[in-house]
Amino acid sequence: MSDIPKAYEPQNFESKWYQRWLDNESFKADPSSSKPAFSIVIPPPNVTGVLHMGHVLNNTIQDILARKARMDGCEVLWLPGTDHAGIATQVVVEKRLKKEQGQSRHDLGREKFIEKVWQWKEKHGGIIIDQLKKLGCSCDWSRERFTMDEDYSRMVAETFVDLYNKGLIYRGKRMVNWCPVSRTALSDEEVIMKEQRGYLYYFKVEIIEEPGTFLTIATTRPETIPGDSGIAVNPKDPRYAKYIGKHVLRPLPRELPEDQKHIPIVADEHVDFEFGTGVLKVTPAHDKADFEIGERHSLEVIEVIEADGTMSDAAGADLKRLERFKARKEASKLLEELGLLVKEEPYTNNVGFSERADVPIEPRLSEQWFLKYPSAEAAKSIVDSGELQFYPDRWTKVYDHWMDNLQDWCISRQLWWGHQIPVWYRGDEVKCQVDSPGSDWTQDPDVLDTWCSSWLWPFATMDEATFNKFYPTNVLVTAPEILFFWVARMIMAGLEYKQVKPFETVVLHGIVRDGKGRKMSKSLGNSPDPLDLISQYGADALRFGIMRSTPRGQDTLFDEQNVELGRNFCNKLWNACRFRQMHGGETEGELNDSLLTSDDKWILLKLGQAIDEIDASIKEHKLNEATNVLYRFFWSEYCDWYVEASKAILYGEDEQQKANALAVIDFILSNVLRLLHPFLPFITEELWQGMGYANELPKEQGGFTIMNARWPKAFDQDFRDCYSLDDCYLEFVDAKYALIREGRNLRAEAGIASNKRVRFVMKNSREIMEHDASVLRGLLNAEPLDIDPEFEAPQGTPNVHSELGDLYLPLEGLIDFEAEVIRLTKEVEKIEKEIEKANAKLNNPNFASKAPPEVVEEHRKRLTEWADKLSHNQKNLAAAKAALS
RNA sequence: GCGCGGUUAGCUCAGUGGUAGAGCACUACCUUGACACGGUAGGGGUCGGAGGUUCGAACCCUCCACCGCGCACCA
Repeated sequence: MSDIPKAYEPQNFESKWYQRWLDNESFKADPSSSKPAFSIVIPPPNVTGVLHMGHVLNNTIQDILARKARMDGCEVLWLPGTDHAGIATQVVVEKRLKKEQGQSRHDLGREKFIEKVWQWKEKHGGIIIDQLKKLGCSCDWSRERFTMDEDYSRMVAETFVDLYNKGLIYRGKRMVNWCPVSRTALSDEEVIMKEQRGYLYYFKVEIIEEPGTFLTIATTRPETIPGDSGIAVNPKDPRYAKYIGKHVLRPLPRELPEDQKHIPIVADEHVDFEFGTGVLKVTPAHDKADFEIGERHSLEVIEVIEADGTMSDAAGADLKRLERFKARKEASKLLEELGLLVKEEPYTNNVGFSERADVPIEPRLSEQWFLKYPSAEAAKSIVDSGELQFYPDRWTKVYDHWMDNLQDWCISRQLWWGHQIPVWYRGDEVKCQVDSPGSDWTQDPDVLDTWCSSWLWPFATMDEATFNKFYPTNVLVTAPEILFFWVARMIMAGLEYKQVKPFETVVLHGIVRDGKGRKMSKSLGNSPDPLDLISQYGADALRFGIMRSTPRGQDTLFDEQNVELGRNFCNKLWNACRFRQMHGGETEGELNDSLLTSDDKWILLKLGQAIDEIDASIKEHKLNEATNVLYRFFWSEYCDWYVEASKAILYGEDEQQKANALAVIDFILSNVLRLLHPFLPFITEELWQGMGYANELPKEQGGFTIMNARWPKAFDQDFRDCYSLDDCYLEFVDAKYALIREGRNLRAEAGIASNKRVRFVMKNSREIMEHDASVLRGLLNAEPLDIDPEFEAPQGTPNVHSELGDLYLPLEGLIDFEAEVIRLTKEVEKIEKEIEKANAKLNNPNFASKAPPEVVEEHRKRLTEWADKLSHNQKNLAAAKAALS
């Protein structure tokens, strides 16, 4: 392995291993397996989408869970696929059509247009799938599904028919959220409220029955005045109660004969008399609340805004054909001309925007299909009872709130790309069935909301055998953004159609934001291309970086430095393995308990602790915590301390000891590689194979790929007994390393370069074994290191006091006493502060009487330790001062 | 308006009652036989504010401020 590159170069092996996993169907799930099942369905990305950082986070989490489950011995299904994304995809293709051929979809016709979309899908739909492969995702690609697949589509239609027959689907003319750009209805969830700066227009209207008496009305939408069919006041409002039943003259359209512009003043509780003037204009055709008022008082519905957001003929000659916002300005001008405009006041209000098109939605009366949610009660209680668990748990509350306020779901969309509604018409006859009743029947032109197909995803993607083995899935990993859109609806669909929850747990992770906390978006240009990052740093580095910086359930502030950190980690791992290889010898020799050094036991114990912590973190879905433990164990504990300490043996003479040290190293590394594999699939496979750890294992337990290697087990008592892994070794070695740190500090304070060998003397208070002495010698870069319990140091010799004894740095006349005095003074001050703190507590009689005895004892112990240190340092300080004078 | 998160070192974040932590960044030294994508040592925090509970609060309670998000909404 000596001619392998010094630095980690992931491009040399990532695609190689991925291809090998594919060739050997390592990701393929076998429904007939006797192993316990573990399954995940991917949140299907938009078929025309490209990979962004959010996908990286989402899919890395899923891959970690899938790979971990394989190593736990599960039969794993990670089912991939894509979503047809109705509006988004249709818009993309429409734009392209316009650009390339100057045509609209209407020019082409429905059939031809849909053909175009399919062509687009065939050409671009695979992009994101390939990108997921680059990331290392271990999906069962043989089961890749698309929401417009034939069998999937059939199930969508069958579901519609079933819900229709159950009376849960109905058609009705209702106020819906209308997107004038996409020209389709939207569900409430697709509307985003945004603050908008505008004006509150105050205008007056004359009361017909009392000429000369005017009422002033405040509105943000003067352009809808031609659509007003009433004026509402609160019946309890003393200012206006007397006018109820009378009429006012609606000022617009101007040209309409006056008698056609008389509209009634009605009494309605909805009116808030605190707001504006307490007089409300009622536009039943263009406002949800107004529509309801209109229904209560049988007001006329006058449509003044068309589907495309322009004003209709009914808006009058002045406004018709004007775009709605131009019409607003125009209307205010007209009011002014009529002498009716009282004032315009700047005003900020919330306006619903279309999520996709990012334009204000228009409340609009139209004929749509609605769904009353099925199994809603059960869906709520299954989460409340904890039978279906959200991580983090706080989302349960958000879910509950939504479930408690369910509104019927508007499921029809005036689009062409999607599942066409399986309802057929012939004259007045209506039939709801999957297949056409005959050639003289015409199908409803609308398609279903995309979510009305993807809510079936967890089971509609599975054939019978797959379903029997893998449903319900174990975990769904997604972002809280689609908790209502998708998660809640899947729960309802699963319960309604399979009588079983679709997943055991839902992991809700945050959004990936840029360094300034902004959401990453194409328009801001603040989203790095994950593929660039992969080619620059490697997929493993990207995965590790993003996982390490993602707190559970909180947003991730993405910084490329995190990826660099991942790359550096991989490089460290790479070189740690190179180091092992350089020393040759037998791979994974037997551990010999009689030869284990204190350092060996220490690192084994630390490994055991790390395994426990990692298992616990993964169980709680705190993957960043698991990543941090791996980082700490491998880098700080293994590389910084154990490997450095083991050099005392590896560069020594004792061949038996050497072989044993290598066995320990192999033991640790083979565990580390397995623990890291779910996070870093590529480099761990490369090293697993390269180090020869695969060699003697059965094929299905890591012999062929680390993917199937056994996940490291927490150490049991037998293991600990077998190698005498007593916790006292942790304490001893910790003390040894603490001493080394202090000794190095002495060197640094004395200005001795770390590569310069220098004499240390250890005046030991405990027995120091030859091995421990050589570790001290090595890590202190001491030459020589004298061990002498009787050592009498010349006055003022810098030294540190430790559990194992005192360590002197005799400088033979070169001591900088002035620096020593400064160092020791600082040290003494620090210690005095600590003693003060401990004393303050212990001297408080309440502390002694009320605190638990072990805490009091602990403080006493602490105090003696500090006092011991203090006297030692004071002695040294006095000596240094004496030498100075 | 209601609800949920957050506020700890320059930055990103751990830390649920008992000695304030990590990584990055920073400073100094070091190309020593795995790794400069590295090593060693070091500096740096009145834990958002104010009260309260407690022997003891970053942690528990109350109120407030600011940031983010969700829901609702008065035209």
